[in-house]
Amino acid sequence: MAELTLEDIAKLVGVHRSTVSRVVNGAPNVSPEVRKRVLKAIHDTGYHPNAAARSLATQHSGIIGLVLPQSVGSFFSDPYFPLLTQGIAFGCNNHDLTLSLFLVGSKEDEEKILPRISRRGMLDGLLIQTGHPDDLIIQRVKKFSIPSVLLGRPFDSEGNTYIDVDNVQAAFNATRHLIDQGYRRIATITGNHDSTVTLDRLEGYHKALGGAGIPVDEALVAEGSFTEISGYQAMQKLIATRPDAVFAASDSMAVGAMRAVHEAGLRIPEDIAFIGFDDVPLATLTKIKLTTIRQPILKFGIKAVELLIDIIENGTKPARRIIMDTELVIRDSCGANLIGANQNG
Amino acid sequence: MAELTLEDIAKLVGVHRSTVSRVVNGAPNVSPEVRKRVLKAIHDTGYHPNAAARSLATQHSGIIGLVLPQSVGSFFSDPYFPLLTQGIAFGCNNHDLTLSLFLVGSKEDEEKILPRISRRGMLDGLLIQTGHPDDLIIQRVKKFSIPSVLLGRPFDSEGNTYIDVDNVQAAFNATRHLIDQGYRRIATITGNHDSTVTLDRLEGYHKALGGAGIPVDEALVAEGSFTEISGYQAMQKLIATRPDAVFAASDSMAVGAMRAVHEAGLRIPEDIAFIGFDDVPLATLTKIKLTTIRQPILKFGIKAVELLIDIIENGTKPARRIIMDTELVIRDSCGANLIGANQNG
DNA sequence: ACTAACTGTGAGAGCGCTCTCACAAGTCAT
DNA sequence: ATGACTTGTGAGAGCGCTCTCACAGTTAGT
Repeated sequence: MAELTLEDIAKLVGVHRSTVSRVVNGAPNVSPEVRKRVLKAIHDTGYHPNAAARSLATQHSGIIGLVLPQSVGSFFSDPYFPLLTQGIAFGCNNHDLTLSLFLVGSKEDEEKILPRISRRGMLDGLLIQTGHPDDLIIQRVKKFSIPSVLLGRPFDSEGNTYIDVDNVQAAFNATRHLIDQGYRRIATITGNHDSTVTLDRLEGYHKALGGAGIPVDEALVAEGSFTEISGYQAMQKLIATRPDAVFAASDSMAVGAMRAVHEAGLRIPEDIAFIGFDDVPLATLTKIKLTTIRQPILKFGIKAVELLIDIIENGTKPARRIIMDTELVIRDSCGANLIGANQNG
Repeated sequence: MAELTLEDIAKLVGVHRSTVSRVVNGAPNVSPEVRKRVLKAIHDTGYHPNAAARSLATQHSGIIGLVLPQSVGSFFSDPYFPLLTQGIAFGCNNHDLTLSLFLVGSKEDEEKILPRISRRGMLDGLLIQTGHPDDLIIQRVKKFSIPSVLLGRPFDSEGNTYIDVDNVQAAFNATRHLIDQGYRRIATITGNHDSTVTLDRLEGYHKALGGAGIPVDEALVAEGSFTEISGYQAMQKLIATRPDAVFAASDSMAVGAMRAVHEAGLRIPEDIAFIGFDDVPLATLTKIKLTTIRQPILKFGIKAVELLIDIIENGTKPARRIIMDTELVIRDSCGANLIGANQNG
C-alpha cells in the first residue's frame, strides 16, 4: 500500500505516467474526466508521491533548515528560542515547507552537522541564528552557496541577508520610559558583549541618556549573559551603586536581578524600578509584574521564513534586511502604575 | 562549485563513478592509491553527494520526524517540550540523523502535514508525542506503515512501540515522601484527565495514600492542565479544603499553586508543603525552592531516538516499550529541610 | 601448475519522479 | 476548406546516486 508509484496508478487508470503526474501536480491540460478517474485511483490506493524522487527531479526539496549554533547554548533554557522555533514552524506550515532542526550541542556535533546542511538535494535554504562572531558553522555555511537568512544582525552585515528587531530603538524606548518616570540613576544589565544584540541595546540606552542630558556612568553598566543567574549576579554588584532604575536586556536577567533586589530588602518599583526585554511568559509570573519590551517573536519567525523563501526564489543578489519593531508593555515594575509615581524625579 | 556530481569527480580522477561512490561510502575494495586520489579530488572541489539522489537509490533518507500534535498546544510554554526536543536533537546528532520538526498549530496545519509525514514524504521514521486519545494525526499515521515510536503511553498501548516514564511509581514516590514527612491531608493538582500521564500520576497518588491507610478525599483532587495559571486556579479552590500538602503533577502548576498560597497569606512549607513534577529550571527560581520529581527528559529524548532506530532497522514486529525511572529531588517546599519538620505528623 | 578464491575496477540497470517534445484531434477564423 | 492554434496525451530523456554483475589481474591451495 505504501510502495505505489506513479506508474502503478497510471496502469490502474489506463493512462501514461505523465498524465498522472499532471494530475498530482495540478497541471493544466488534463480532461476533467481523466482527472477524476486518476484522483479516484489515488484516493483509493492511498498513493503518495515519493519525495526523494521528486526532489531529485525538481532539484528542490521543500525542506529548510534551522541552525542553532553551539554559542546559543542557552538554547532551550531561555524561552526565546522555543518561541522563535514555533514561529518558524508555523511559517513553514503556511508555505508547505518542512523544517529541519540542527541543534549544535558540541564541537563534534558541528562536524557531523556541517555535511548535512551542505548536502545538496536535501535543503532548499537555511535559517541561521547568529551568535558569536566567529562561530564556525556560520563561517563554513557561507562557503556553501546555499540560500540563507541570518536571524539577528551579524557583525559583518555586508552582503548578508538578515532579519532583526530594532534593538537600538527598543532599548532607547525602554530607557526613555524610565527617564520619563523621573528616574535619573538608570543602570543597565547587558547581555554578553560579543553579540550585536547586546551592542545595539547598549547603544539605545546610551542614546536615551544622552538625549536627556544624563551623563553615562560606567559603574551603572553591568554585563550579564541573558540568563536569570547572570542577572542576579550583575544586580548584586549594581546595588552598591544605588541605581533608582534598571534596564535589563532580557526578562530572564530582569527576574534574576529583581530577586537580588528583594533579597537586599529593597522594594520594586519604589526603591528600584525595572524594565526588561522580550516579554516572555515569565514576565507576568513574578510578584511584581515586569514592564518590558515585547518582541514579536512568533511574527519574527514567520517573517524569517518568508524572507528565506524570497531569496530561494529570487536569488540572494541584493542582500535584503528586515527590521521589526517592538512594543513597550507597561506593567508594575517600572512604577508607571504607582499613584504618585514620579517621586524620584 | 556546488553542482558537482559523482561523475565529475570520476572524470577528474580518471576512474569510474562506481569507484568514487565506493570511496565516498567507505566501501572496501578500493586500492589505497586510488582512494587517496579520489579523496583529494573531493576535498579540492568541495564535492558533497546529492542527498535526494542517494535517498532515491537507497530508499532511506536519514531523516526522522518529530510530530507534536495540536493537542500539545502548550508546546513551548511548558519547558518540558523544548528540553525533550533538545534531547531528541542530540540523539539524532549522535546517530547522524537529521531531525524534522512537525509542529501542528491548527486543523489546517494537520492537513498539510499529513502527506509530508507519510513515509514516502522522505522520512525514515517518526517520533510522535501522544496527547488526546483521538488525535487525528496519530490515527492517520498508523495507516502509513511508517516506523514510529510514541512518546508517552498511548491509551491503546496494544501493539504500539512507545517510551514513557514510570509515572505511577514517580507519583507514588512523591506522595509517599509527603506522607513520610507527616502530612495527612495531601491534595493533588492533576493534569487534564484525558491523558495517560494524568491518569498514571493520579494512580500513583492513590496507591501511596492507600498504602498508608489514608482514605482518598475527592475534595482534595483538583484538575489542572499542566499550565501555571491552571495550577493557580486549582489551588484557589483547594485552599478551602485546608490541605497540609500538595502534590502537583507539573512544576508549572506547582508554581502557580504556590502563588495562590502566598496570596492567601499562607506559608510554604509550614502551612502547606509542596512537591512538583518535571524538575524544570523554574523549580529553583521560586522563592521557596521546589521539591520535585526529576524526569530524565534529555535522556528520554535520546533513548526515544535509539528505540526508533531499532525499529527502523529491525522492524516493528514485537512492539517494544521502554519505561524510564525518575528521581525525587528534595528542596525546600516539602518541609524535609525544615528544622523540626515533622510537626504536622 | 591448475583450479579456486580474492581484489580492484568498470558497466549499466534501476530508484520514482519531472518536464520538454512530439503529435493526434479538435476549434476557429478566413 | 485550409492553415494556425489550442488541448489532451504519450514518449522518453534525464535528475545523481547505489548496487549487483562481470571480468581482468593477483594470490592462494594442494
